[in-house]
Amino acid sequence: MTETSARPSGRAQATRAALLDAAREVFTACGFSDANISDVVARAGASVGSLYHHFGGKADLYLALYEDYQARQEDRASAAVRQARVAGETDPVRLFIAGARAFFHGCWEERDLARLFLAGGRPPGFELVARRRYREWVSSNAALLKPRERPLGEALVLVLTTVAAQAGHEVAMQESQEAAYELAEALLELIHRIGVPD
Amino acid sequence: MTETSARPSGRAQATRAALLDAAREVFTACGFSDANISDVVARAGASVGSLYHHFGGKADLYLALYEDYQARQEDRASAAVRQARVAGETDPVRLFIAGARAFFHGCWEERDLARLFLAGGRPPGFELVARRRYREWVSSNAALLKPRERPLGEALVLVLTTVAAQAGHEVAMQESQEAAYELAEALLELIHRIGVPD
DNA sequence: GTCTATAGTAAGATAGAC
DNA sequence: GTCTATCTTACTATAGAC
Repeated sequence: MTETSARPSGRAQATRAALLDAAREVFTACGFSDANISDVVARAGASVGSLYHHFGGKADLYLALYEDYQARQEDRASAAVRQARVAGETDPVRLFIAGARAFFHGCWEERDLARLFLAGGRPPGFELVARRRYREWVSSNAALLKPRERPLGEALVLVLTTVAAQAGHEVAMQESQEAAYELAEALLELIHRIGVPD
Repeated sequence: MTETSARPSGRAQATRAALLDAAREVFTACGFSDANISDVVARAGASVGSLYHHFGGKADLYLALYEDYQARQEDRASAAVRQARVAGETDPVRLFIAGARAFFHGCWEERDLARLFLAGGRPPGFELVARRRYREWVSSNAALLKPRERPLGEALVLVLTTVAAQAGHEVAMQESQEAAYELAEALLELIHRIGVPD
């Protein structure tokens, strides 16, 4: 079977992956604006032209890292929610908490990236992408929490999403795993209290 | 009385103020990175050299706007808390809510600036300053809310501060005053629920 | 304190051979 | 798909007269 443009060769895929890996190392070490493309291609064992073949440029590379990270986080969360459902959980807030716990776990595991996206010196247009992602997250939480069925439901969804997001930031910034998990559990308990109706 | 370097002349102060006003207009219109210094000095009726005499540069001008805005917000909030105390309020959470309401009011009144600081293309080093400011806010809320006196108090302070901050962002992004105030009041009610012990 | 004119800066992006 | 070599672009920031 000959290679087609729709199915990139193994070599091309390897180059692309090497560039992403190198970008992760360089960006998480220096941040976006202080990093330069030559370091990335050097570490990837590739060339500038190759980078521009696979990606739109420096900013696009950064956004690719962001999208991949978000996809992994969403996978973790939705898998945890599914698992909780299988285990018989039906309370929306407890399902939300199961997802949030998995999300926190990912924040700590991939804290290099989480910290990168929190740090300054982001590419132009990043805030827009991040804001869109946040809105999507609010929407999917609204689907889970069914705010119509209780007063202040919309505001509650906003608050729970915000608290979870900020809690993720805090977890990623902790210095030890113990501190991170302790904080995470305290915040999850508060989320539970907030979510439980009077 | 002759002018001294410690007491800048009226002219100098006027130049400085004109530069700040012009910076506010230009930055809120284009954002930090898309704005250029020549537009600022042109609108201020000043010169590049004058700008560099009064400020360290483009980023410093932006940070000056940020500090002034934060100072006004803090003034609004602490004045509201003081007023509530004078009116006989002693419950920490209700005092916090009084401050938060004044803060939301400022977010809407000065939404041009609030949106600027939320938008992308910020100067290098801004995230650090913003993060420090946020920590200070958490601290002062901790002093107000006395978390030692209840379980999960530290996490509660974190959550209330986060919710208030994010709520401020949401308020600033609303399109109408009615929508902004409606949202603000809903979030304040939730803050009250969160803060009230079981 | 204010201004004009100058220049330094590098790093991201591109063209085109292989 | 991959690479090398070149470029160019607009600003910011500075120097120095008034």
